[in-house]
Amino acid sequence: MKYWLMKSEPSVYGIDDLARDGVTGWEGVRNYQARNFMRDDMQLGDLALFYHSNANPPGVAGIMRVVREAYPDDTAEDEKSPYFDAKWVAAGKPNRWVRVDLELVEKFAQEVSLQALRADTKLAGLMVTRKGCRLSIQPVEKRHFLRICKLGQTCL
DNA sequence: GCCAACGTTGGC
DNA sequence: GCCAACGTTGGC
Repeated sequence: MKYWLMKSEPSVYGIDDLARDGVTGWEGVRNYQARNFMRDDMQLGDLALFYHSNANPPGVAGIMRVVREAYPDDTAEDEKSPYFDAKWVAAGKPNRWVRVDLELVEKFAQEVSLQALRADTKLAGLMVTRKGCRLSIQPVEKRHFLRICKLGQTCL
């Protein structure tokens, strides 16, 4: 069992959208490193922190679980999608992007802000607290994951 | 809106 | 293969 952090802008898709949907396909990841984590390392049952980026304030809003392992992200081949991989498709190359399906486990009673993550000495070294870190899917150490759950006042 | 970080693209 | 230009991410 592995632990992850996954970013999404709440103005695009936030935790309340996931609460409404129950399960969602994590589409639109267009970065090789993030894709490789999904494709190679993410397994059924893994838990992930739902991180709100570009938010006021940015922070962790809850917990998700992987309910389907990596499969093709067909938004890359959909010209109507904002995630359409136009140049790649025009070149006749096969779809290179994948997504996983996630279900909501719990929305935190209290969102844990980036500021709070940085202020917690037990979270030293957490990737998302590093200045300028743009990776949208990140592995998280178990002890860090559990600590963040505690800060979010969940019973997990 | 600004800007730092950093990934991608394309000329050579 | 180098590297400058450009585009995107994301905090502030």
